[in-house]
Amino acid sequence: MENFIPEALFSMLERRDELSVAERKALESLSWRLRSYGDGDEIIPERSEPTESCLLVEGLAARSRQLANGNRQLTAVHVPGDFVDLHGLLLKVMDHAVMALAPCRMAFAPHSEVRRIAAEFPHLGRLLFMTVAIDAAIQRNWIACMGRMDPLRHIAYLVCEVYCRLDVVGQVKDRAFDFPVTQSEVADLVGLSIVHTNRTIQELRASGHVTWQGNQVIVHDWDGLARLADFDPTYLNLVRRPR
Amino acid sequence: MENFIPEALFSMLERRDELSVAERKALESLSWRLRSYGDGDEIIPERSEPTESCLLVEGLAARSRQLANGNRQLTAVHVPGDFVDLHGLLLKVMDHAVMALAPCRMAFAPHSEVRRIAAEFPHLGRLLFMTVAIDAAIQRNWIACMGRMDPLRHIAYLVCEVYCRLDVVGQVKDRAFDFPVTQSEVADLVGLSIVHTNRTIQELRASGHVTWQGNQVIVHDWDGLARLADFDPTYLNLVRRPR
DNA sequence: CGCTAGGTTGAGGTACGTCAAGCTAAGTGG
DNA sequence: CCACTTAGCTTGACGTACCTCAACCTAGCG
Repeated sequence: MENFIPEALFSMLERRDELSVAERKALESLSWRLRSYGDGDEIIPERSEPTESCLLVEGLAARSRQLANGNRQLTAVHVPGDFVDLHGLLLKVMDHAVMALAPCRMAFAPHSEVRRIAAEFPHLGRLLFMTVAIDAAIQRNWIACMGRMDPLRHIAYLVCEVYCRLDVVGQVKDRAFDFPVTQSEVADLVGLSIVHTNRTIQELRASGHVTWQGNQVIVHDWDGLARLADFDPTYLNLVRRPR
Repeated sequence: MENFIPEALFSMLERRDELSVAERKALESLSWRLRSYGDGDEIIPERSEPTESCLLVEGLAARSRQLANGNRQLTAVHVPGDFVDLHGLLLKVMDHAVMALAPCRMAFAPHSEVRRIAAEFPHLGRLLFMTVAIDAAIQRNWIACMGRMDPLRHIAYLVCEVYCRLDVVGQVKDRAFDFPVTQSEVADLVGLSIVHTNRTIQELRASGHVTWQGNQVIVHDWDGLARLADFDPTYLNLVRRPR
C-alpha cells in the first residue's frame, strides 16, 4: 500500500536461506497495511478469523491464552521480523490472542496474496512456512523449560532466546537489548507467580551474568548464561542453508 | 515403493479440508518406505539431518528432549496419520528426537518428493504445512497446561486431546482407546514426578470421568471431563474448511 | 501533592518432589 | 512347575520450592 519494505522479515529469512530478487520483490509487492498498537493492546482476538497475516515491524508482541480459572499464559514472544499470523492463515480460527507487550507497529497483508506468492514462489513459500516450524521448535523448548527446568534456568533460557532472536534483526547493541516487559508478564511467560518471578530475577541478577533493570537487559557473560540455561541455539535455525 | 496408501493421513487431512483425486494420487505416488519400531525405539535421533519425512501409520510416538540435568521432557505425542517429520523437512537439523511410545509402523518419503508435490499442488502443500501449524497449536496448549493448570486438569486435558486425535483416525471405539504409555512416560509428558503423576491419575480415576487401567482408557463422561480440563477442541481444527 | 503501576520483601501454608519400601504381573531359566 | 528377576504401579514419610496474602517502597504522572 504505502510502498512498505519488510526489512526485518528479510533479515529473519536471509539468516536462514538466500532470498532471490524476485522473492524479495514478491514480498514487497504485497499490499501491506501498517498499524500501530499501544502497550497491552489486543492485536488479534482469540476466536477471530483473520483474513490478513501480520508481520511485527517494531516492538514486542506475545501470544496469549486465557484460561477459565482466570489465569493467563503467554505461549510465545514475537520480535520484529516475525510473521506472526501465518498460523491464522493455515488454521482459520484463532485459538489464542495476539497482544502487544510494548508499543508495536504491525504490517498486515491479505491471506489471499500471501497464498498467491507462496504458490508462485514455492521456495519462498517454504521459507514462510519454515517460520511456523521455527515457532513450533521454540514452543517445544518452552515446554521442556516449563516441565523440567528450575525457574532460574528457565528465565535464563528466556533471556538467551530473546537475545538471539533480537540479534538476528539487529536489535542487540553492545550485548544489551530493550525488553519492555513487566515482571507480571514474565510470570505469565514462564508460568510462575509474580512474587517468585521477582525473586528468581533477583537471583539471576545476583548470578552476575546479566544486568536487568527497567527495560534494559545487559548480558555480561554470554557463555556463563548459556551454560546456566543449558541453551543450545540449534532450534532457532540460525544457519544459512538451502531449504 | 510397495504401493502403500496413507489412509490415516487421508483421514487426518480430509477432516480439515477436501482432498482432490489428484492430491490423493500425489500422496500415494510418493515412494514410501515402511519400517517397524519396537516400544521405546528411537525413530529419529536428536541432531540428525533427515532426508526423509515420516508418517506415523500405526502405534504411538513422541517427541523427546533430553536435558543436561538428565531429565527428559516429551514435547508432543503423535498418533497414526500424523506427518511427524515435516518439521525436519523445513528445519534441516533435528532439535529433538522422535521415539516410539509403543510398537510403531512408520512410512518414510524423501523430502525431495514431498517438496515436489507441495510445489506442484499448492493446496496440498498448504494442507501439509497446516499439520505443522496444528502441531504448534497443540504445543501452545501444552504450554498453557503446564504453566497454569493443576496436575489433575492437565492430565484430564491430555486424555481429552488424545481422545479427539485418535477419534479422527478411527481409533476410538465405544468411548475407549488404547494408550500403551507407562506412568513414567506420562510424567515426562506433563512434567511431574512419577509419584505425583501416579497420585493424580488415581485422583482422575476417582473423579469417575474415566477408567484408566493398563493400556485401556475409557471415557465415561466426556462432558464432565472436558469441563474439568477446560478443554475446547477449536485448536485441533476439526472442521472442514477450504484452506 | 496524591494516585497508580510496578517492583520488593516477609510470613505462613501447601502442593509438589525425593527417598524408600512394598506390591503385582509378566517373563526367564531351572 | 516353581524360584527368581524385572518393569511398572502404589503407598508412606518427609522436606522444600513454590504460592498466596499482605505490606511497603519507588518512580512516574496528573
